[in-house]
Amino acid sequence: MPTSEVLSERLLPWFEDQGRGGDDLPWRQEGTTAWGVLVSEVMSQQTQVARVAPVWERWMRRWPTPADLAAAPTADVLREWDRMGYPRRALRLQECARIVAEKYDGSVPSDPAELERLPGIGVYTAAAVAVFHYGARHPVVDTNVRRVVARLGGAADAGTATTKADLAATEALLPDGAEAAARVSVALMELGALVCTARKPECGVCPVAAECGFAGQEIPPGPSRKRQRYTGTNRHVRGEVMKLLRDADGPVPRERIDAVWPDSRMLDEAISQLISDGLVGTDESGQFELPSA
DNA sequence: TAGCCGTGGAA
DNA sequence: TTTCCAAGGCT
Repeated sequence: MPTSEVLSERLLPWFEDQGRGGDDLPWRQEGTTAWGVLVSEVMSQQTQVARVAPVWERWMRRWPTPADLAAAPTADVLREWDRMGYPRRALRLQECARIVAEKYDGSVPSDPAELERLPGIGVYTAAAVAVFHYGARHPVVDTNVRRVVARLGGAADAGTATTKADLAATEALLPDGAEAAARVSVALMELGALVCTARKPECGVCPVAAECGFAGQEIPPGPSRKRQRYTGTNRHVRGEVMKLLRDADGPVPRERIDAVWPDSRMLDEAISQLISDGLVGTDESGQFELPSA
């Protein structure tokens, strides 16, 4: 495990030269608002940044401010979210927009603890906004950073998320200055995304291999964590229903929903969940549609 | 706290 | 083709 000084010495030059540089992502452009950064981070939760980028650009053009998103019809929001997955994130983001617009007069909080109180904003996203937009000195721990830090300490991979321990371990690697600390955080994420990957780490090109407890070792075979199946699950059914409603012009009768899944019991369950989640509404005749509010 | 919440790119 | 898993959050 390197000291914070050594880590910065090795990592930052690598980041300048080899990393994505940090300026190819549209939300990294100079002048992106705090709200724009927040939106990008929520969209990037469990969705690859390459798929997020085009959606983010359309989204921010259409709804530049929290007030704009707050005022939008939820059906429009869900259609613009398109197929990024986990559409409840879109709902939470709109709710977040309402709170920022009303309670915070349209300006995104800068304090991580305050950000965490917003819907859909957890420890990672709060830290990301506070650090990447506001320049706070604070650890930013995503799945990449957890893995990199775990490997520096000699483990093959990070275990179950233990937020406090992860934050402390990462904090210890940050340099004193806030600006340098922020760069180290982005660089750690980049290192995990590009070099210290989950399945095939490239220790040969890693700038901190010499200080790494795991460098050169083999990843044990098999999944690092228990994997959730998708095909045939409730999530799958929900996804099919949402796709149908996104693509529909207007309210849809139950018969058309029945056509997307053979098991009507699963369909019943999924539909009532979606309604309860606020992702699906019904019109006066009992047909189904994206939420009208 | 472990399981749930979508979708698709990459190998 | 199948499997893995992705800039996580919520309960």
